Amino acid sequence: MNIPPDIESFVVHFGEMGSRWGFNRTVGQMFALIVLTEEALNADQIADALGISRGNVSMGLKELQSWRLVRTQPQPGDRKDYFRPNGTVWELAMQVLSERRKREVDPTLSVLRSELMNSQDEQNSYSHQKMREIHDLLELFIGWFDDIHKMSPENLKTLLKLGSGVGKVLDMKDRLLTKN
Amino acid sequence: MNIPPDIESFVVHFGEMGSRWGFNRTVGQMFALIVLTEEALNADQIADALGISRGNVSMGLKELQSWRLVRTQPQPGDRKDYFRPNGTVWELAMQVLSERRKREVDPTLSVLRSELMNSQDEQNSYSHQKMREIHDLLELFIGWFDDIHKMSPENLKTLLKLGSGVGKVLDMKDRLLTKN
DNA sequence: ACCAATTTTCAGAAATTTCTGAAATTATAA
DNA sequence: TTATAATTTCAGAAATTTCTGAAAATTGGT
Repeated sequence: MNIPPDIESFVVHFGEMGSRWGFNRTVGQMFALIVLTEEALNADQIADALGISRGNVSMGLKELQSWRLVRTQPQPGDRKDYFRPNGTVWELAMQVLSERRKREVDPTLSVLRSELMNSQDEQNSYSHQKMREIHDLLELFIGWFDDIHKMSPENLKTLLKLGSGVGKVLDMKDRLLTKN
Repeated sequence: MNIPPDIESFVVHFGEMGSRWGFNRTVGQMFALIVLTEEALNADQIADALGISRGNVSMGLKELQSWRLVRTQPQPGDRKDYFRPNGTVWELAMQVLSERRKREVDPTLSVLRSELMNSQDEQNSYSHQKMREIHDLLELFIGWFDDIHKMSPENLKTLLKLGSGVGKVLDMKDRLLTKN
């Protein structure tokens, strides 16, 4: 490995974290390296920095592109592909969240939907009831997430800072409206 | 495998999903089975239903208990351990989220904190700046999550249904307050 | 069209994770 | 205390995932 020392520990850590975030160790390291490096990097530079094979880098970059987390940036006078993060840290985080939603939640929802369809008989069975509860919870979550996802980073940050304080604002709204 | 046919496809699916949710196939199947079954189940019943070894069930139950997703329920006249979901579907979902936060976010935040501490020199380097951005984003998220987590299911459901509509409510509050 | 540079692919090797089942441990009851 | 029932442990086997590197495919320039 030949990572700049000031980012080494984070790059290594993010690799270890990798599997928990939905990709493998080297993909995690590659992502961290690209995000923390100001200059666009080509595949050979990445392979050298992380001490992994050229083939592995190629596969990893394909993976990161399928997540829309990196993009290529042409460098004048060089025909190699150079890679950059595909957006700000905020945008990357949102991108990870929606990609994970797509991979972790959507398939389950789709199984539940068809399961709840093909079983008119057992409408009232305990298991049917529980599957409906899970289904409704996932739908609620997805609706919320899609909605939230459209907001500007600024508004979203405000909302996050507010947290459960939103409850108080809702109360206040009611009080003000009934007064008028 | 010897799963009741009306839940088989979901149990199998949740097993396949397992790794994406932070546990392995059999742990995922065990969890789905326990949640969808009305009666408390003992380890032998689980092993038989899923067609896996007794030892594997023991390890899986330990894992599910470490996530606080299942608990034992003593059955009168039987000294085996019987297992039930540790709460409602809603509570289980919240539990999964906070456990994943603990495993996926907290370690990264802690690495970032110490990284940002031990480098007064490079305060202005690009990588330092990016690490701070990531750090601040994670802190914001965690603060929000902790806050949200305290809310009652009822209020939280309302909030989720509202989605980005909260923005409008905030605007309305401002307008009402300045009018008065 | 040809050549050289670059990227991708993929079969097999290496590493990691999961699973089994028999032995060890722990708990309960007589 | 002893016998029996139940659970846990863990070494090695099996399954799965990740990685390498050489060959194949693609790209771009002349």
